[in-house]
Amino acid sequence: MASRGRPREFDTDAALDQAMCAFWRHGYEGASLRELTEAMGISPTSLYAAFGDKKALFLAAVDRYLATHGAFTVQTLESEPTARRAIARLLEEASEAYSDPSLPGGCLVSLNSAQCTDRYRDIKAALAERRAATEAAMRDRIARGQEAGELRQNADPDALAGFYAAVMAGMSDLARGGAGRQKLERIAALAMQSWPSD
Amino acid sequence: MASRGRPREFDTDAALDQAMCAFWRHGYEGASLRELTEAMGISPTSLYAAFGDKKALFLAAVDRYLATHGAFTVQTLESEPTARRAIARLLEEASEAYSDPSLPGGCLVSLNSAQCTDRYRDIKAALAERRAATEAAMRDRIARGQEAGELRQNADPDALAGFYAAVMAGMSDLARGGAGRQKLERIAALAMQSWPSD
DNA sequence: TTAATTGCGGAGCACGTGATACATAAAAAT
DNA sequence: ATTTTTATGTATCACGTGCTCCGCAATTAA
Repeated sequence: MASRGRPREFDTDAALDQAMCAFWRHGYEGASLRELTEAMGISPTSLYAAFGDKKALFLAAVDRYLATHGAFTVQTLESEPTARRAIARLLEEASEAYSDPSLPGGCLVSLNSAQCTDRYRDIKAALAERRAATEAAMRDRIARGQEAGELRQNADPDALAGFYAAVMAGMSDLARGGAGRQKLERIAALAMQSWPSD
Repeated sequence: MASRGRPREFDTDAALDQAMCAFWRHGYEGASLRELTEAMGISPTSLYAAFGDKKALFLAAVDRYLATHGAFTVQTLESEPTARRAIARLLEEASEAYSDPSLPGGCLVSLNSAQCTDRYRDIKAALAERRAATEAAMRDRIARGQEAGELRQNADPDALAGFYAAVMAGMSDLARGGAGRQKLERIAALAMQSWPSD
């Protein structure tokens, strides 16, 4: 490659990670340029040159989140043999991830989806898209299990996916309010009681 | 009474209702003084004279909300004969209230609890308090039902209250994202499948 | 009628926001 | 060596924020 001008003095990915944490902790509007630049260890000029503007930086941070801390959703859905076990482990993984004491609580996407003001509709829309994708993945996994004969025929994969999406959103919300892993795991266990028997 | 000086030219309660709607729609930080004063139809001076500052106005709006749109929680818990029916109707009422098209979606307390930045910890604390009170009311109602022999002895009222609190938070979150009454009712119905049988 | 008290509207304050202009530094290309 | 290209740091910009000062209006008390 050997780009032309003066090379960057900071690691783009590392800076993005720091920005992700700031957005995770304070939300899109709550994370000020000052907080972002201090966390990333660079000046506003460098930030704008490398990432565009605050909005683009946020969207990049969301993608980064989905590829790291938020990747367990898709992974879990694909790595379990039955739909029931997939959803159950999804909730267990969420209990652990959302309550990790070394990280901001809850889910970045879910939180910002609720936090973000109507003033930034494009961001809200982008977040709603990611969230809908997760719910769709859950629905598809459940429908696949139903086709395999795991669920009774009159079960409704769409309704089930909506329910477990709501539970996960609620877990994220409570985690942000300080709920610990044990509390989240109890919620997850109870939610699995709603799984259609037979 | 006949107060001394010049009388108010606006209705305090009506103005508070408008402020409540603005906070409900845009959140504490998202509702600017400009939006508030325009919605209330008064000048900043009148607002500060009548309510103190933005923080006090918000807390008054929250109390107003709990006494009106949010009153169904406590009322429902007390007006049903069994714990199970109380929780079931609580979720049904929430489905209707959270998706009312003529109002901002979701629950004011739950939303602001997630929206509000760490910058305003006192407000977060006040909201967490109200939210904890609702969860405690649910736990007490369930425990009362258990003492009356409605639930089996090894059921855990605390865990159940936490679960249904999470479901309601998730419903509020999804409602804000545009989920309609039907979707919320399906979530509510599925959540009741987790109620301990016998 | 006069004084005292309270509410009102407009102008404006200090401050923090997202974003940028400018001069300089460091690398590759010629 | 010189030019070109890109990155960096400082010092800001215009704007929106929560909030208040001040002069005036409307009411009661004396």
